[in-house]
Amino acid sequence: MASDPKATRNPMTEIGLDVLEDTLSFYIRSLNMAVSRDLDQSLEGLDVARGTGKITTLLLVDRHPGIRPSVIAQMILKDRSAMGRLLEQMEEHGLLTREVSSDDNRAQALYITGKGRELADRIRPIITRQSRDFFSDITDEEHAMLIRVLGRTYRRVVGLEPNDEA
Amino acid sequence: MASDPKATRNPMTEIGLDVLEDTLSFYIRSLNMAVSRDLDQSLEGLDVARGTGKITTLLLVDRHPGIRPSVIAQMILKDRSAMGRLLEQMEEHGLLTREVSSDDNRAQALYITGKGRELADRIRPIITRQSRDFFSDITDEEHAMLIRVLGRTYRRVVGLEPNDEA
DNA sequence: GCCCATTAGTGGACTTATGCAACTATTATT
DNA sequence: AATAATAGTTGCATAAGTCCACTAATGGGC
Repeated sequence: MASDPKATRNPMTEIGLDVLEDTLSFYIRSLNMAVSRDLDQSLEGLDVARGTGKITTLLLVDRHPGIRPSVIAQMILKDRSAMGRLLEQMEEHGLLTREVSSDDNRAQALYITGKGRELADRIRPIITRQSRDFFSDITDEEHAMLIRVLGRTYRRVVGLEPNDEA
Repeated sequence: MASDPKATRNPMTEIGLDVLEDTLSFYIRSLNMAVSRDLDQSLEGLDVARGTGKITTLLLVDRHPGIRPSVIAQMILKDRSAMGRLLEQMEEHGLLTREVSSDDNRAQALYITGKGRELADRIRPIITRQSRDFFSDITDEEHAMLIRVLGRTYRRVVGLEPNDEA
């Protein structure tokens, strides 16, 4: 490494990250920025770009007609006010409608529109493709492992405990 | 699962995530929000909390005296303007100083202050601890694997190619 | 039926982050 | 000497996230 001429080319090659080098949160946070930017580019102009939550919301509403905002909010880790603003925006774009839930007059029931469904169908392949491309240096085995482990953590964090809990 | 009484308790238990369930970027983005919030709490009041980059910057400057802003910017995935604002903030807080580089009068050389070093020493254990606690349901083997795979991707993204590249 | 705690959603204000583009100063190229 | 490239700064516009208070509706206990 010391004899590699390329090592002196990029100053970063030699730069240690201190304790961050072994800190998972660091990589999650850093890769988040990178992957989110890349995703925004892949979705450019599709009024589901920018920010977190629109994609998940669209797909959840498509797949679960009548789903309630608070349920989505929990899954995308937003508070109710942020969720409300998101829905307001998406409703303005004509992607979904908000009706009063028949079960509970406080709650809303969300339904996708034709335009929303079209968009959902359109972005599904883009999303999966983008993730695979971005993490292209990861093998299939590693990928499966990451999904399994991170998915487990996600479910725990979001309150969908796979383990014991009252 | 269908017979589990708990399944009906939390409405989310039954909710599928569509294609996101197998999409790595989704988990990275979601966990980022969760782990960042948790980290902010762990660092509350330590004027290195909130936002990305301050921690990395502090540790890099501590470990690499005279390092240049543009190098850090590349590693924390910020553009120069964002980096400048970050440094301005940290300088105001008395964590580091900015001097003109002796090599290149355009560039700056960053040095940590006594206060900065104290803070660095103080947060190092907090950061590693927080990450481990947050991902407490991950085994040591899984953790090593994640660090290895995500670290590789991080290095590629950041321009520190571990593979062939001109 | 009546109180009280809880939950769902809304709205406002505040702080931050992000992105882009223009600008100066310095260095490298040729 | 002229031109291009790089380092950093500044301003601005857009958007996100955070907090807190507020209304409306539900549910439980009495």
